[in-house]
Amino acid sequence: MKYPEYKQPLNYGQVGEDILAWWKEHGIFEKSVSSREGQPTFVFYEGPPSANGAPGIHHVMARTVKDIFCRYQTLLGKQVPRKGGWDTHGLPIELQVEKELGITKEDIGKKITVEEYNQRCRETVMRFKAQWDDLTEKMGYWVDLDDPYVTFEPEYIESCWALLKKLYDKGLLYKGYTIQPYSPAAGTGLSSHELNQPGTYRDVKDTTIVAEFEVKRDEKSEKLFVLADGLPVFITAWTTTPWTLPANTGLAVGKNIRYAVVRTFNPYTYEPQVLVLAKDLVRRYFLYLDIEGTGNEIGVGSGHLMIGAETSKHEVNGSVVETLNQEFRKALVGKDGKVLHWSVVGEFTGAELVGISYERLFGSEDGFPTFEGEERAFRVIPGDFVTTEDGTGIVHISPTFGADDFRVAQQNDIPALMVMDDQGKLSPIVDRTGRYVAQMGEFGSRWVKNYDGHDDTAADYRTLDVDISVRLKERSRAFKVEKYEHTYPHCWRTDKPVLYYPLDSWFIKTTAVKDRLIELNKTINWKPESTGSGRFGNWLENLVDWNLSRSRYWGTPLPIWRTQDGTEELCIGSIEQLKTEIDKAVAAEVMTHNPYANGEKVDLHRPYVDDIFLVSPSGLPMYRETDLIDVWFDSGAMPYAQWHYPIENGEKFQKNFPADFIAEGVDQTRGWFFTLHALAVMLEDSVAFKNVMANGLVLAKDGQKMSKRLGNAVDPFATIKQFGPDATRWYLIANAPPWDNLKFDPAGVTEVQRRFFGTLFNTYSFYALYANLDEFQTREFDRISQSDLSELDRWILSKLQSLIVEVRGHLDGYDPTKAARAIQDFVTDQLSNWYVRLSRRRFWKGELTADKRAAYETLQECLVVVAQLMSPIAPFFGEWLYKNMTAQASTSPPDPLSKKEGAPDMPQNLNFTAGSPLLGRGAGGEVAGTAPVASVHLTLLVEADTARIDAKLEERMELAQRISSLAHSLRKKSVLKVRQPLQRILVPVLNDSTKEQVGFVEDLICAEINVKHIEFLDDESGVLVKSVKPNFKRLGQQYGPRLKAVGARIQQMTAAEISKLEKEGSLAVEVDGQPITLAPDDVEIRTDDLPGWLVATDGPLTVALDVTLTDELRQEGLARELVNRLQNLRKDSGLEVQDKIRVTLADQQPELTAAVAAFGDYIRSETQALALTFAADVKGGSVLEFDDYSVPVHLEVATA
RNA sequence: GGGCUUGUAGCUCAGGUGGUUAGAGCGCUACACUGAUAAUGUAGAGGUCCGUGGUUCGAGUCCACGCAGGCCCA
Repeated sequence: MKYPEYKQPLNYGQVGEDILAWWKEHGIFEKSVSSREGQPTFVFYEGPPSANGAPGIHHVMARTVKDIFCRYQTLLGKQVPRKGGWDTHGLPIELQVEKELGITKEDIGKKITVEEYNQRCRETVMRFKAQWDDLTEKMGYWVDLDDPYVTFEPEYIESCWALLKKLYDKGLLYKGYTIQPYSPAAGTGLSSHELNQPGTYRDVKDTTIVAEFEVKRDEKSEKLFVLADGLPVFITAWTTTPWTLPANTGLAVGKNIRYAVVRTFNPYTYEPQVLVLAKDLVRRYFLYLDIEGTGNEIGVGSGHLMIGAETSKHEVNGSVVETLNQEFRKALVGKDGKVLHWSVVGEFTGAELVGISYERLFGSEDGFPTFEGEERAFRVIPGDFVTTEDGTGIVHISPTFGADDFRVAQQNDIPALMVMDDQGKLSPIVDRTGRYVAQMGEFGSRWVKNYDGHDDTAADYRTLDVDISVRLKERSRAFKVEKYEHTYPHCWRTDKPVLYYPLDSWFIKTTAVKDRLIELNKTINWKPESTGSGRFGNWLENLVDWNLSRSRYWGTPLPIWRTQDGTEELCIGSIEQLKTEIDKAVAAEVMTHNPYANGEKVDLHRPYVDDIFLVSPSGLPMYRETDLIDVWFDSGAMPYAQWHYPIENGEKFQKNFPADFIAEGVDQTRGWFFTLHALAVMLEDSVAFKNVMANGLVLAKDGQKMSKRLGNAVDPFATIKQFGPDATRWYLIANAPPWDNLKFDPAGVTEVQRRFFGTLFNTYSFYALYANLDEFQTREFDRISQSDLSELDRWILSKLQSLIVEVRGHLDGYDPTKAARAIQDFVTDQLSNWYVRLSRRRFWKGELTADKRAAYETLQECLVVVAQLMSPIAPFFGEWLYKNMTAQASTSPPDPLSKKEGAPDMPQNLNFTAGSPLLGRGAGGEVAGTAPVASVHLTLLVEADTARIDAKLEERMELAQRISSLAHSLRKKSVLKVRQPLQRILVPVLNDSTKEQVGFVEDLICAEINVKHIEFLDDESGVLVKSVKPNFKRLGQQYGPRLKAVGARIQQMTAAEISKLEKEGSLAVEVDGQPITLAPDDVEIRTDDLPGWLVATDGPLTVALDVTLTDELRQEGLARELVNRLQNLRKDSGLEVQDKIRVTLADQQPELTAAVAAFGDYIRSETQALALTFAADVKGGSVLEFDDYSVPVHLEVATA
């Protein structure tokens, strides 16, 4: 059987399709898992995609990453089960359905039943499943599509319930509140979706206050008081909702913002005070007056005193200065007749203010209620949302009425101001109708906004905001009160202002395990590392409890039933338990019958679970809490729920937990990565994954985000069809590390295809062509021994072993990009462009000698190993190459030496591990009862045979490559074509080892650049001119600041000095009048000039070319020309490579005749000419064009 | 606004622990080669290494502050 030969160009898309069909036919994916039965498991978790949209090219990226490492671990012999999954719940699906039906959330349960709605969601969510499955196959992503986990299935939901119950039993699931937009007039919370309706944000004029909070004098605040000269110190904060001030429990500053301490007077009471506010905002509240117009500014009065005053503005030194008209000067004079000067007396950063305590604004001594945790309240804390855009650069915090406030308060252990309501339940100071609770002292029962329909244009109408402002002014606690126009959200149904209000929510108490989350995160190998320590680490550091509640319909329902008063509750952990509880409820006549009594299929979705009522221990009915849970819980629960654990399959779960590896987009950091981690830590006190790759985005080639709207989205199907899956995958991986964003340019895929796959294909074709001609058979044993290989063979095999080490290292370290680039460089630069190019003659010359066999075996091994190494990244082409390389071999007679089962003996000189790549007999290829299947994906990856790595050999081959390159360059400069042989090149060498190294590869160099020999020039020759270059690294460490002078001195070294330094090992010189001693290591000696020769240099290497032409050289050049022309003629005439010819030349040119006389044998052997004769007259032939003349020629195929 | 991240040739990217002349591929130009040929070789053009300060004898590399793009969070 022969190696398959192909016409160019290869259709890579077709290769993908053919291999895919072959995989399917032989169940290769299944075998890649089943053949590893009993081996260690490599656990991989598939992050479930949602099939409600078409897959994009970025999915190919993410899945390529996943696939690479799963295939790689399989090659290492591990078993890698890959269960697929689908994420099926969540808001995007609901919104999609609502859009398609033309309804809103409000209509659910009215225009459409919940049952119908959810049915619609169920259908929608799998709409693109077929497309996804198709892409999965075509891109070569191996994942089990037949038995995926689906998050809407009852078993999956049941597992989620069981996990929730575990958390509940640990006390980690609790009911609390979050701050959400709320419409008191409508009595309902509003979603962000509703808030984004047009017209909800309107301009309104509200009373705003800059309030003053009096600082308590203690150790932390002493630094303020030392500046205050006995005056009270206040921190200022601005609010557009003064009604929230009585609920204030904290003040937030920006850590890096600078704050000024200002000595001034209260504008309403004229009491002297010291205020703190952001330095950048001082000018907003204090005027700089230039009374005399001199440009000398003095701070006078507080700004708002001048409201209505007539001032004129002009510029002084680039800043606007307001000048007060004379008659208003009096207004600035206080009661005691003094001018109200102000001045900045100090400055601090926000960080320096954190921890300072202050007095409550409306305290219990004034009739306001005390509250729990009060002793922890009224502190300055850092807030990441604080700016100096408006206000004072300090933000008033009321945890019950702001989402930021709530979060930052929780992080800093600031309590919320909550009071007991009639039923003994804790409640905020505003009730659900929008009015203060009765306990609020003088403001008790007041409406916070006009929710009761008062005529707010009436003269006696006073808002709560105004009354609070008045009270603060009286108490010298208001610095500035003014009407301010701003936009504020309004309820789209009632037109009344929205409040940010605490609404019930269920939480998982992730903060209880915060330290453990952080600790275990440090054991996870993140790629890139910064995502783990930065984005994820910071997120953990600022962790708040996980809000589970969603007021939605299509999702996993919260399995908690409660009595009306909330005093009794039950968390259900299984369908079995639910049935039991229903039976109890039926017995207590809370339900009429058990809907599941007769084994009916259980659907745990709404509305069915909402119709189940349970009975409490005290006999009261219990109703399900209507919330659904966050869909992220669904996906975070997949390590457990995919096996229906903990209901069953405990062993299976244990075996597959935690994951060795997961990979998703970096946008999942706070999504899936977090929920996996959080649940694993809380449930198992373990990480959920040991290695994780967060890949970046795939952008359009101009760096823009891909979007259908812009029309720059890349269609993955078209791409794969056009370029084939391998080039697509290779490009995605090799072009940039997966964690960087990738600019997807189809031209780049073309380049990969041409340069890498094209070169590799050419190399294979070359091999196949000649191996078939020679009927070369791969032999697993009795190969040419290492010592009989040529220098070049041993070199490329050494490089190959180095490549194995390198690729394994990169893949072990989860860096596929470096692996791909290493393979690419090996194939294009080393294998194709050096090994094959220099070995070409060995393949097509003569009989199948030992040397020729060595060349075949070497190239064969390289190609097979490359097929294996590339197969995780380019699974189809790797398979294609492997099959082509081994199909022929697998038909050879059984190897008599390999008698051990499953582990053929390897010849000693090759030292392959079991599952030799040479014959396609991977371990696992032998599935019981079937013939061996030669799939590269079933083999075991070769181990590098480090004994075959020869660093010296690799080094001297690099010398050969560089010397050849320099010689080519010199030929170019001298206009001497390579076909013209030259006598010698000159290479100066400064040490024997270089001389020896180059000597080994002299033949290669001579052949490559067509010279007769290399002449080494050493010191003995006396023609070397040495120059010297300072070794700055060494000198810098030694001489530091004097380096420049020393360097200059070294560059002036004379030949005598250089030689002295070399001979004596040191040289004393003088620099700036000071003696120093130079060592040989302080300088780099090179010979980059040969007087009288044209030289080329590359670093320390220098080459000169002897361009003298003798008659003999000329004749040989002519012979080569002739060979070349004849070869062209052969090719143009359509001759086969092995055809023999007879040649007749016109006897016209004496030079040519002389050349043929001298080199006839050479010409005949090169052109496979049986005869090469001259005739006076040549008819019916072609004409060979030489440089200076034309020669008629007749060529015929020799039949005998 | 905060966190993370990226910024090097026209394009895509390399540039351990600081070392003076910053590289590769593609593309472009010229020449050569012609039994791997839609390949290959040699040479050339092409750089304020995002900016500004700082540390240092020396900064693409370290530090600070910015600018621009991206992601996540607000």
